[in-house]
Amino acid sequence: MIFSKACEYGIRATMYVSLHSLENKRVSLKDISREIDSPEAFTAKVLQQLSRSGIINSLKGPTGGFFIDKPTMQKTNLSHVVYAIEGASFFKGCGLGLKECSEKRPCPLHSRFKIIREELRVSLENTNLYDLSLGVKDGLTFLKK
Amino acid sequence: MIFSKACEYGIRATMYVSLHSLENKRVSLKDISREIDSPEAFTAKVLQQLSRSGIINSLKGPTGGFFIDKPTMQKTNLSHVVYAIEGASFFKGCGLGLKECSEKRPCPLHSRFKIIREELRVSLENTNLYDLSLGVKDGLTFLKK
DNA sequence: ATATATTCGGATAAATTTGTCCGAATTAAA
DNA sequence: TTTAATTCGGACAAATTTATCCGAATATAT
Repeated sequence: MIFSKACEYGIRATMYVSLHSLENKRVSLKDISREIDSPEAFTAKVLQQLSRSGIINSLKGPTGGFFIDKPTMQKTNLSHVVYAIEGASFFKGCGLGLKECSEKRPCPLHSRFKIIREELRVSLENTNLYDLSLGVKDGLTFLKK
Repeated sequence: MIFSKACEYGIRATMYVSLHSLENKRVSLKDISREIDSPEAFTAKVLQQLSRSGIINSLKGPTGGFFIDKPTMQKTNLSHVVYAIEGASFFKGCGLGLKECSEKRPCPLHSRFKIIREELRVSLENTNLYDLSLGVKDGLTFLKK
């Protein structure tokens, strides 16, 4: 639930790139997809999106690959990654798909979903790539399988 | 986000059926899809699923249609509806799509998502059709557009 | 009995998401 | 300057979800 496959791969890939950028190492598409266990060509598309969005950087040619500088890692939150892949609609819209759902004209689930949605948003907005990748580096969390 | 189209229609349809079952009226597929603004044939499939799952009842023939008895309305929560349409996986699984994500081997988002997931589950489990349909009946909430 | 209004069920089609392939562009190293 | 390793970009293919169509089964009313 929650995320599309593209977004799942995108977050995992971003995490992997971040992790290695901690040590100033670039990683190739091949490395990434092998290490996060994702389809290579499809992951390439997602990485392109992230690159165009300015979330990660890329360099062509031998010794090329993907990377993120530390300042970007620190100021980039998961919300940015999700936004880049899922689009703005992820954070908006009615849980039941109504076009005119609002405070003034709420769907039956509006009040309940509002709370949860908000929490999700806040949670994504308060989680930056740097902190997340430290968790992986320290062996507290995992990216594969 | 969150729900599939099938589930959105399913919940809205169930709400509409409940609403009219409050007054012991059966409603036809045609009425339902018109009033919740959903594609008729597709909604029929979803209603069939709900009917097979025992969440709503159906009767063929003229004056037939869909309905729910009040006891069922009271003891059926949204979680049941979602479960019937999205399946068990909706309440399980890793936010990043990892197969082996667990307390012992958590993905980087595990702890954050666990909380939100749990809240969603609890919220769905504590919301029954009867209470929801009263909200619609009283004009506090809406099902269309 | 017959006609009619309905749900049921299977086949199919359209749209979207997910995934693959391949050649072009770029860059570094030999 | 050639070769090789990489990302980039477009076209395509497969899978899934969403949506439609139509005839069969069923039940009601005339």
